[in-house]
Amino acid sequence: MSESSTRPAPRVLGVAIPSPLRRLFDYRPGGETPAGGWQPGLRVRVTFGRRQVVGVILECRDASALPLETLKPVDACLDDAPLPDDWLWLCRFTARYYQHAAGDTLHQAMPALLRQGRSLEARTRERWRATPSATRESPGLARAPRQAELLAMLRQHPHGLVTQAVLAQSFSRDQLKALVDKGLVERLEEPRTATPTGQAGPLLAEPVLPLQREQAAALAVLHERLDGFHPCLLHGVTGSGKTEVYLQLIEAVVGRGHQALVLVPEIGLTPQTLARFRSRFRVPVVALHSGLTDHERLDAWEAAASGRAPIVIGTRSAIFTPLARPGAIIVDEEHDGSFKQQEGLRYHARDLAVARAHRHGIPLVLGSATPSLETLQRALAGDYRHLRLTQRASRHPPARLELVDLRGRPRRGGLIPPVMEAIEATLAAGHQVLVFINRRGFAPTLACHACGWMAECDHCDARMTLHRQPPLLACHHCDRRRALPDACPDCGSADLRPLGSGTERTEETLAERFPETPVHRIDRDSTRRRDALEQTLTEVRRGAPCLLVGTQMLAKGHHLPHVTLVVVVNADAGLYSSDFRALEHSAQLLEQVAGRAGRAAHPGRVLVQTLHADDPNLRLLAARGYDALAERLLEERRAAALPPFRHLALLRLESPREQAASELGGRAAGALREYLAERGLAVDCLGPVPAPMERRQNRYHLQVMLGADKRSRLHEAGAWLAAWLEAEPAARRVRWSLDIDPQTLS
DNA sequence: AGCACGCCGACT
DNA sequence: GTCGGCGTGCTC
Repeated sequence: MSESSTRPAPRVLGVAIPSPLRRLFDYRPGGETPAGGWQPGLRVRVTFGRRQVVGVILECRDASALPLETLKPVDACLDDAPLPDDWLWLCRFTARYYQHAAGDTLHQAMPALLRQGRSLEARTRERWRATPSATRESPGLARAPRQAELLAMLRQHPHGLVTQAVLAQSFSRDQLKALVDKGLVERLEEPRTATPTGQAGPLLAEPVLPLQREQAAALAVLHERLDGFHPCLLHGVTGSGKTEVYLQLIEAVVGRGHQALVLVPEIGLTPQTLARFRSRFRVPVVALHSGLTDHERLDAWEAAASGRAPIVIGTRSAIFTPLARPGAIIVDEEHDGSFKQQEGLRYHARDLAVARAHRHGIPLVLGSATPSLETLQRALAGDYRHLRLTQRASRHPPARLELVDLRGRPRRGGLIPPVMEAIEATLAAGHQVLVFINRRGFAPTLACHACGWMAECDHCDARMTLHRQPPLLACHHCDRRRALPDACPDCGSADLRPLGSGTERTEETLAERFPETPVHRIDRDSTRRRDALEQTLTEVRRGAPCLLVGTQMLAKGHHLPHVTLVVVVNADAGLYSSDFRALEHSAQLLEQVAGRAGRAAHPGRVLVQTLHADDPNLRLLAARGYDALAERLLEERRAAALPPFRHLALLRLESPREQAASELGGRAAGALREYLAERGLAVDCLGPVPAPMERRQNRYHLQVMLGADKRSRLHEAGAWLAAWLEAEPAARRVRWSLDIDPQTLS
């Protein structure tokens, strides 16, 4: 601020505009000069083309490639002070690393209200007050008892209550809105005064849990390394107490007056997880979840940026939360696929966490029972400290996978007789059974027994899934739905039968076979209603014998202490896939599923049905666990020159017209090869080749793969390719994106 | 990406 | 006669 008087006023502002264009746009300073002078990080409202947009100043210069008099002045500066420095750095790093337009990156990383130009300083907060006309017996509330209660509560507070106070009494926003609509309550907006943290006295609200020897050792290592960039892999089997290590690390970080940022997978931010964090600490835990309103999100952002929020926990996008006093970053289940954004700005939150921790010079903890091969390799190479937790709190060794050969055995609902018997015995012993099946719906497809016809989607190269509730054919790759045909469209035969099993069919079979036992199905279809999953799980945790049938949703995180038998209906999906990561992901999933078994008093069994019981990888996983398989896979990756021993980037092209995509792909790849040869740049360029499942939603998908053993070379090639495409007129008629470090090749 | 301009088809 | 389809061009 003191330099503001000495900082010379720039003549040109390089502004990042929310658009896919990978360049800055130059404007002249205009409107009122901000108190601290023009500087990078200030948001400005500018006229861009014919519309008004919110941009961010990234450069202050005295010259432009364009004549100064042709530049438009900015219409207004929207901030008193620049947006947080660490946040700006991260956005610019992200844009550069992922070859994405800076303006779009900044835009996506900003809370919605900041994108819309709302001022950070003049934030308001809502207050709700009963109107004078609202009397005891207000009409229209006779059949709305909760609204009547809410109104009664508000009437006791003549100045009204803030939203948070209302919600804390478990009233809802909808109930407030209903009362406002009836004219019984009014909504007031008042300036927000920062609530001071004012935390004095003990940090902990409850005592820490006693640690096992390995946990204590890991924590001791972390405690010694609170200063400086210290990346480490907390490699702990399911149930070994990683969370308790996180909690005690956070205690140390917050105790020194710093902030901790915790990233969890998409489905990991459950009320249970949050409750565990919130009940431990006396300081606020800010959770960034999808249920927040725009106002709440901005508040959380501001609280983190100002340092008032000591603990921030959130999913992928939470990596873009600014921190005033960063002290540690924790990424739980670091191998989880949801950390990678799969469209638009294709960033990986775990990788950005590494970059960010490095930049801040703070410790980074990547936690997993089944670390990604990328992270594991770095730990084995000594780049990351490798902290292992091998002991489970329950003292039972992790359940081993028992392979069950499917060949030549009759299946009902996907399950063969010996497995059915094991389920029966488990239920008879008063325990619970989890049946894991990787396909939702009734059956993967509908087939004609007379001619072999199968129901296919008109818009995708895929079979349509048969559903029973409601009965229809649905494509899981687009939103196409069709009524069930009465007869085969090819030969007219009426002998149409479901082929294979999905969750609905297995549920039905089990319900028939075990009529006395409740069967809970858990998949995207059954849990569409909010809280449906939590309700079912609460019921299951009561412990009565039951059957759980579900997809991946069930595999991760949830504590199911009464499950002692886990059945995997088919383990073969990832075994012979063209995607080089399929086996890694499959093994992670199997290990996670197995981790659901026998967490309480009883040891568990995991039965894995497979048509490939002799497969060496599957046998290694069953006999010696994920770590052993992961080491073998790493050797294979090294030999095949694949990640993490080589760096990849994927140019994805898609168009309704196949020719447009393949022509552009061919010309882009050709131009790139020429450039690589000219520069003598050691980068491979493969393709264009059709993507797996070339036609999706009636669009053709192609890809060009780049590979390099040095990141800098890959980066140079990618940057050149993006620039070439942006300058290419034909590229405007084809949707394209550059995926750096692609997670899947499909 | 937006958003305009512009040039051809089926409607009141 | 015009409403509207999406090709093409531009954004400091």
